[in-house]
Amino acid sequence: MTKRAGKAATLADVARKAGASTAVVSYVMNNGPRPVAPETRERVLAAAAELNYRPNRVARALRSRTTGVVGLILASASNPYFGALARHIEQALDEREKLTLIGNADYSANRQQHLADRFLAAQVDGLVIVSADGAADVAVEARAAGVPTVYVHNAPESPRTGRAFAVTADNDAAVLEAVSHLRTHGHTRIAFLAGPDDAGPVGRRRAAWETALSGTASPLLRCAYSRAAASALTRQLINEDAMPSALITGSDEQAIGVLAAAHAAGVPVPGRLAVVSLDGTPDSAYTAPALTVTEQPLRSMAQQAVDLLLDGTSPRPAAQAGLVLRHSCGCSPAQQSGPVAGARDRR
Amino acid sequence: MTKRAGKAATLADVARKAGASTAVVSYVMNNGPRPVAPETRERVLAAAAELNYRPNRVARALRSRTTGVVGLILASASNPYFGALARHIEQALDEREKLTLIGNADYSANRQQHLADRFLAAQVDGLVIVSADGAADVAVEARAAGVPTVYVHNAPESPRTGRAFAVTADNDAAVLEAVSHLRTHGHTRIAFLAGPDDAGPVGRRRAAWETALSGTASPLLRCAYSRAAASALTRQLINEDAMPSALITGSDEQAIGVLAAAHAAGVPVPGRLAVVSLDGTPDSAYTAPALTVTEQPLRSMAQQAVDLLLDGTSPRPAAQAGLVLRHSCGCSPAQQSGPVAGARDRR
DNA sequence: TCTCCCTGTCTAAACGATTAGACAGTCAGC
DNA sequence: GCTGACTGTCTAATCGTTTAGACAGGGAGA
Repeated sequence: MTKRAGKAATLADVARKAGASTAVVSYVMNNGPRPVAPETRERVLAAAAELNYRPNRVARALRSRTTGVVGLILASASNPYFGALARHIEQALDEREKLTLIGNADYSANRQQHLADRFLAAQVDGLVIVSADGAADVAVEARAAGVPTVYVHNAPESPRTGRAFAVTADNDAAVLEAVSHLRTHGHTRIAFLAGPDDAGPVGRRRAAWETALSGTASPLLRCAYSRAAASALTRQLINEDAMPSALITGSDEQAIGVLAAAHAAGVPVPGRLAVVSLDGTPDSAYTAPALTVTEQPLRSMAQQAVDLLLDGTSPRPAAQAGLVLRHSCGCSPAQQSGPVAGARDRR
Repeated sequence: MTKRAGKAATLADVARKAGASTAVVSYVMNNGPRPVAPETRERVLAAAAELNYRPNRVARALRSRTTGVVGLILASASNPYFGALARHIEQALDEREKLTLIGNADYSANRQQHLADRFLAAQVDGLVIVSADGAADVAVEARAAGVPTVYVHNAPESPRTGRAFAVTADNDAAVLEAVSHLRTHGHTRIAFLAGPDDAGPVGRRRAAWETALSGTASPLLRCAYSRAAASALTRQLINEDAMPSALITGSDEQAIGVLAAAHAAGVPVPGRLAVVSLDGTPDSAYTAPALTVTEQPLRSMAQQAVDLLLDGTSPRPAAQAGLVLRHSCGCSPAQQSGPVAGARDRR
């Protein structure tokens, strides 16, 4: 009855109260690896309940050399695309009874390295890395430490050896779909809004666009992956009267910034400017006008990454990015359903 | 040179190589608590570097009864308001050298309880709980285990005892500001879009609205905290011709849903419908039209929560929610700056 | 009756760090 | 020269689990 406040009950406390050894108590708590007589089991369970016993995962981790914790390093949690990916990864890990240690690298290779170090010191069972650019391969250390590592969204540049995988979407197919759809709307010159450099998946998207549009004098634009940067660029283009008539943005964040600036300047979308974005986050369904996007299969990518991390293999096929037609491309609102077309409540 | 792959170097390995005891190695690694001769320190450091020694935090945690890990339980990571809060909390913890274990309760009291249990088993040094409604007080267990707990955004209903704090924003002031601003635009009947019930901060906001608008026959609307729900409700109101002329939304998510549906139905905002939202997430600056909001001081709330958690007290004053004028309220685009007014790149 | 195997239990050795206690040597003050 | 205070180091206990090894008792099969 009297519960000593400062002290949590331990295995030994339970054993004492149940009149058994710590070994049997452990066998009961873990259902094994040795059998326990039903009557003893009852006594142990009763004692544990009475003492409000909660196994100390730290001690277990030390002994069994596995913590049940996975580290997740995000390029940036501010970007909803990465945020959504993180959510799905956390969920997939939770379903596998893993806890998620999260960290924000803020697009900095240094911070990414720093976080990886701290996570490895914390003895994580695995590392999931969502990086935006081809930063130095963090996984080499993880591999040296025998910690499996999976890259999501962006594969590291260095050749992988040992147990490090990457789950990426098919960027080429997404770009081709976007281009051919804009062509059905009559566009022949289609601009592309890329990131500040060509590292990472957006760089590959840009390359695919370049191939598809070669010889058409379609302009290449660049700005940081933020709404603010895209807005500023758009305002500038409008002022200089250099606005293209069709634009593919490398990320939703940029598309949303473009839309906001166009709206503020009274530039009609899609009338004067048709936009297709390549991420397809939930946000994209609620812009005005609603964005046409190629939706990245974030959930299935997350699922696959976790399978790869924990099993070394994934039973599920890689899902395809799919074109979701809304209004920013020029498709008529009438032929589409409401503003939530293509939006789902996730989780 | 030959690095044994499967095995990480331990304190004992370093001690052996340096010709010292594990105690001195520990003293060197932690700068204390006993002094070490400079020459010995050198030898130890050299050995550690050569073996690529990384202290095992799990072992340290077991012995020193502190893990350096804090658990963060989110009502929903899908909601950008909570997402932003989580980012700031993680950042504040990182600055204090703490790791963040994250979990998503998905608006379920059961899952919240489940996560708290798992985090406590993992021996977290503290718990930060961001819940949306007044669910049962999870902190009682944490307190029993001697783990400090802080609620952010929403205070638990049960009276707090022991070491459990809550950091909340001043909802009344925010609502009053929103109401009086809409009145300057000539509105007298101002609807309020609340959540499905009156639990949590949005419930308090609703109460403040009710007090301020009593006797004006301003309609109370309700829907779930999601864009989809708010969009559906808005479509319905438009179809039934029951749209109010001014609306305060309890959350940005709902406001964005309202805006999307209004845009799709051709209802002009703010012309036919003026909107003010009460969260003020970064998203709100990039809607069309840009949302006028009362901006919650998320960053300072996060900072304060972390101070409270780790120090039991916070030196910083509670920041106030501030009205950010954009266009959805009826303020003219001309008198405001671009679409990014009030938006900052965070972190 | 004598093995052999099973079941159920206990004892004790890990896991890798932290740190109190013991102790040897040095040096200052008397 | 003796005492006491430091300095620098080592030995070993400890944190709370897991689990291999030992062992007792009880059939089953010969």
